[in-house]
Amino acid sequence: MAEFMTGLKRTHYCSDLRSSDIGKEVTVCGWVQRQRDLGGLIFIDLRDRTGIVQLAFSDNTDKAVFDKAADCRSEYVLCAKGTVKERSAKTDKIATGDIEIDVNDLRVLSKAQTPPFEILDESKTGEDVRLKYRYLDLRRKPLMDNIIMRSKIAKVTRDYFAENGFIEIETPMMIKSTPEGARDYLVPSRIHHGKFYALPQSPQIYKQLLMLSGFDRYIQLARCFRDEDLRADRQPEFTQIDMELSFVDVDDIMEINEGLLKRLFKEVLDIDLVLPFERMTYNDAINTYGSDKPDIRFDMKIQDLSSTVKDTDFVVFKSAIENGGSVRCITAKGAASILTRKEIDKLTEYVKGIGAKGLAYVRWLDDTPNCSFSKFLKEGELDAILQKAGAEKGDVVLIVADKDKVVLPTLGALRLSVAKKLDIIPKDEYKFLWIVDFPFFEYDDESGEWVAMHHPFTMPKEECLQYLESDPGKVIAKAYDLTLNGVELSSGSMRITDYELQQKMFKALKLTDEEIEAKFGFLVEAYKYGAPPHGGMGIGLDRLSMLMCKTESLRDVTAFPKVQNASELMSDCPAEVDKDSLDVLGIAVVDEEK
RNA sequence: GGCCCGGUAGUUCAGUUGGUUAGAACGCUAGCCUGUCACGCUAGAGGUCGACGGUUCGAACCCGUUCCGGGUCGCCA
Repeated sequence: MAEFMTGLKRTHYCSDLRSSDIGKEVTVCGWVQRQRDLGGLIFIDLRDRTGIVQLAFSDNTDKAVFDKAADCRSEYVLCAKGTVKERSAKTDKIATGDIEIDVNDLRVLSKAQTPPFEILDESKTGEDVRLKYRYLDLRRKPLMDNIIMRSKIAKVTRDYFAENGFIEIETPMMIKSTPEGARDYLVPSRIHHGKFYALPQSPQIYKQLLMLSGFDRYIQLARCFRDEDLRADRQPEFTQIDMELSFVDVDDIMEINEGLLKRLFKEVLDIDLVLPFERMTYNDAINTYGSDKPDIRFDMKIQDLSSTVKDTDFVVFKSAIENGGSVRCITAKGAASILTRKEIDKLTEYVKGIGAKGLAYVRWLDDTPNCSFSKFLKEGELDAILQKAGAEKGDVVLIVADKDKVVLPTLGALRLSVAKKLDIIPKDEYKFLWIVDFPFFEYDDESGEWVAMHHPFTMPKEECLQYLESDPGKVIAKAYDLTLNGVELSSGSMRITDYELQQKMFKALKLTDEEIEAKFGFLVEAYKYGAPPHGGMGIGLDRLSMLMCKTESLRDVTAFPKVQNASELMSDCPAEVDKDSLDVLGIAVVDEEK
C-alpha cells in the first residue's frame, strides 16, 4: 500500500541543494534513480526534473525508515525529509555531489515495476521501445531538458512579441479544406453528412483576415497539420511561431524576426548572434549550393565547368551542354585519401538514386590525377578542368553533367553527403541565412504550365508586374525563407492586398472563376473592404528547438511524437473506431484491396 | 509508392559451413556486505530467435510472404 505525503511538503527540488544548505531540514520528492545497499548503509539517488540528490541511511536512521529504504527499487516515487549534511566522500559527477540528505522520514508514495529499459542519460535502447513507453523515456534528463528548453523558447517568444506590440490570437483548428499544397487532415462533420472540416496546414488565411480587421501585429504559437510522409525533421503535426504585420515591407518583417532570434539565442543559449543575418537570392543559392536552404557553415561551392569543356569530345559532357544543360562540379579539398574508389562508387550509386545518370570524378591522390573519363579528353582538357575547379593535389573533383534541374540538386545533395563523410561541418556554429527573391512561378514539366511556388496571395515585386502574362519566369515574389545550418526554419511573404492584382494572379495561375469562388471566395471578398499592406512568416518552433537543442530529430524535442508511418507507438494511434461512431457520421470504410 | 538498413532474454548485442542443452554484459530476484555513487561478492530466474509458409534427416541461420522500426527518394504550394 502506497503511503501519503501527509504532514510533509516539498521544500526543494533535488538538484537545488548545495553546501550552503548544510544543516537545513529539507523535504524532497522524486524517483529512485538507483539504490545502493551496502548492508549497514544505504544510499538512494533521488531524481526529479532538476537532477539528483543522494539520500543516506545508516545506523543513526530510524529502523523503520531504514527498512523502507532497503526495500526501495528503481523508479519508486519517494518523499524524503531529512537534514542536509556534508558528504564524507564527495563527487563532482553531480551538482549536489558535496552534500547528501540524512533522512529521518521516508514515504514510499508509489512502488514501480521494473521499467522495460533503464532510465539512463545515454540510453542504448532502441527508439521504438522508448517511444512505446514515452512517459518513461521523458524521465531521461537529455530528453526532459530538451522539452524544458522548448518551453523556454516559447516563453521568450511570447515575451518578445508582447513587448513589441503583438497580439496573440487563436485561429480555428477546424477549417475549410483548401486543396492546395499538402494534403489536409480531415475531420468529418456529424451535423453535415458528407462534409468535412480540415485541420489547418497553417493559419495563413485567418491571419491575413486579422490584418484586414486591423489587429496590425498578430502572433500565435500555432499548431499546424500536414498529411504527408514523415522525415526526421517533419512531423504531421507541428508548431509555428506564426506572425503577421501590417503597414510594413519585407525588411521590417525580417528585422523583427531577427530581433526575436537574437533574443532567443541570448536568453536560452547565451549566444550572441550578429545582426543582420546574411541574405542570398534564390538563384544564387541554387547555382552556388544546389539548394534553396544551403548549409553555409562550410564552403565547397558548385563550380560551372560548362565553358571549360564546351569543345570536349566526351559525349556525356557534350550532350548535356547541347541539350541546354550544364557540366558542374564540387571540389572536396583534401578528400583524396578518404574518398577512395569504393567510396566514390557509393556516391555514384547515391546520385543515381536521386536522379543523376552518373558521376564523373577526378581523384588527385598522387602525382597524377586519377580521372574517370581521361580517355575521352584531349590534351590539356584535364588541366583546364582542374584549374577551373580550383583543385590541387589531395583533392577530389566530383562532376555531374545533365540538365540544370538535375545537376544542381544532385551536386547540392552530394555536397552535404561528402561534407558529412569528411566531417568538415562545424557543429557549434549557427549560420542563419535569408533566401530572398524567390521566383513567383515554377514551370511544371508534367503539365507544361506555370504554377505558383508559394501560395497565390504572395505579392510579386512591383517592377515584375509587367511580365505577369508575357514572361512568368521573370516574375520575382516578395517571398523569403529563413534557413539555419541547412534547415528551412521559416517561409514568409508580403501578401497581395489589391483586388485587381489578385484577380490577375489567379488568372496567371489558370484558375477559373468558379475555382476561385469555391476555394477563396470569402477571402477575395474580404480584400474588397480595405486592406492594409501586410506580410508575415512562421518560424517552425519544432525545428528551431531541434537546432537549439543540437539534435537531429524532431522526436527529440516533441513530447509525444509520431513515427514514420504517422502513428504513435504509445497509444497505438490512429485506431479504428466502432461502427456506431462511423454510422453517426455516415462514413463507411472500404476495404483497401483493389 | 520506390530503394536501403535492422528485428535473437527486460535492454544492448554475439551466435562458426544449417548440426548436442541458443550465449555474454547490463538489468531483475535472493543472500552477504558501514561510505557507496556504474558499489562489491555469491547464487538464481529469465528465450514463440518478429510472424507465417517452404527447402532439409535437421533452420536463429537458406528461400518466399508478411508485420514492425529507422533512413532516404517521390511528396511536403
